Amino acid sequence: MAIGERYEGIVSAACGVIARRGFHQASTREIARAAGLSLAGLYHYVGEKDELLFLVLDRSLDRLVADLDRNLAEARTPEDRLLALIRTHLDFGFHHAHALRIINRDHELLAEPRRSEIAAKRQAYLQRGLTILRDLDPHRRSEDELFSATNLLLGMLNGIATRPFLRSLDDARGLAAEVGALFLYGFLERSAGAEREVRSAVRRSA
Amino acid sequence: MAIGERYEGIVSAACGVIARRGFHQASTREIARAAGLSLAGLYHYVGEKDELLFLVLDRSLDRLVADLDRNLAEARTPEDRLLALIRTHLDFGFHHAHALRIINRDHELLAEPRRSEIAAKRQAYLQRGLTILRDLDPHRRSEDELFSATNLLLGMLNGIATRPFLRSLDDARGLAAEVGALFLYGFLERSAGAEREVRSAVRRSA
DNA sequence: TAGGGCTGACCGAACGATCGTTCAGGCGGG
DNA sequence: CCCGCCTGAACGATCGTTCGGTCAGCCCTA
Repeated sequence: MAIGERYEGIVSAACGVIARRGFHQASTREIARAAGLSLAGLYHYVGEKDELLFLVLDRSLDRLVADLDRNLAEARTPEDRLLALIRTHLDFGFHHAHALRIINRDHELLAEPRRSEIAAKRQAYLQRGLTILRDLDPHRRSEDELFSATNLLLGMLNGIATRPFLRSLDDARGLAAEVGALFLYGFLERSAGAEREVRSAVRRSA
Repeated sequence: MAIGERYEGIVSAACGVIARRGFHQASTREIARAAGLSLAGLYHYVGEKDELLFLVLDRSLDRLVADLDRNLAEARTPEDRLLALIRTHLDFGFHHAHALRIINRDHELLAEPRRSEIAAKRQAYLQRGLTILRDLDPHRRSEDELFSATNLLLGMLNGIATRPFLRSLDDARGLAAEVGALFLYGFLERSAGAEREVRSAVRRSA
């Protein structure tokens, strides 16, 4: 067995166990068993339990951002860039469901300074979304509004990507088209008057 | 102290501790301390730790659905009903941030049969959203598409309601207007041709 | 009305299990 | 012989849960 192979096996075993049980419920003994090692053997490669979570998060976020950048490079219009983000996210959710689940559920459980390092990578991903929406925005929205909109978009994506909606890659692509159409139209086509109307309806029903 | 008062104090103490630490990291000792009881005193009122999570989830979901039904009763058009759902969810997120966090993060951690009982209440809430969207839909979407759209909507709402975006009730109302305008327009106004175009763009970039 | 017994509220202390982590040592190839 | 790879066994801490006991208040009867 090659030298790094064990290490990769440990990371992917940790990913599976943590995703299924949650970080604090995933014992180091179970991760070691899943990796085909004894408990002490696992600690030969890893310093502490936190490092396992960090490894999973770090590698997954690197891969997610790399996927996004690769897909963004091919997109020429702002619309295409938004669709590339959506497709990247849902594809990632299909191919790495465990990793995405951990990214969304367990990212706050790290201790410093690893927590900040992961938060920065999450922030970098969100920043790409925010930039895309700013380029796309025909309404001169404020940064706060763009930030909200970015979180709305990512919330939509995580809401469906985390749950077992994606049974096939075609499902992911179909859902990407749905999300793209829905969000794009809502984001682009609403008129200022229409939003005022909705806003007053919200206030009226209070 | 009235008889039920202690019980309410225990439930709200559990809500606070579980929201902040996560269910499995929230020890019964810490919950007892937050409730002003000894550990054994807590177990005088509660059979097991699972029951604490169940109590928080059960009461919170009951309140959320009741809020929704109350606000839906005043809404007359399908649009108003959608806006009522959005406003209810964000208001709940503002007033009961701890509870909403637990609903979204810890709802799978219960053992049977309590898990199924809570799942049914979550399902009832989602079902109301699905019914609203079906009444609103001008495109004769399939049940699967409506189900996806409902989850997209709730994903958006949870994405912003769980995080500390809602600093004031006005924030919640403003965000409700934003979400309402964005989702309503995306859901209503897209044309079938436009979605085909988006779909082919997604496929093209694959 | 005095007093004995019952009940619910609550506590200190401990139970066994499991947790993350460590350590001394065996084993096999250079 | 040495050095990575790996193990069994144990460490102390913390977990959920239980047990025996205290104390105040209420009911019942003499």
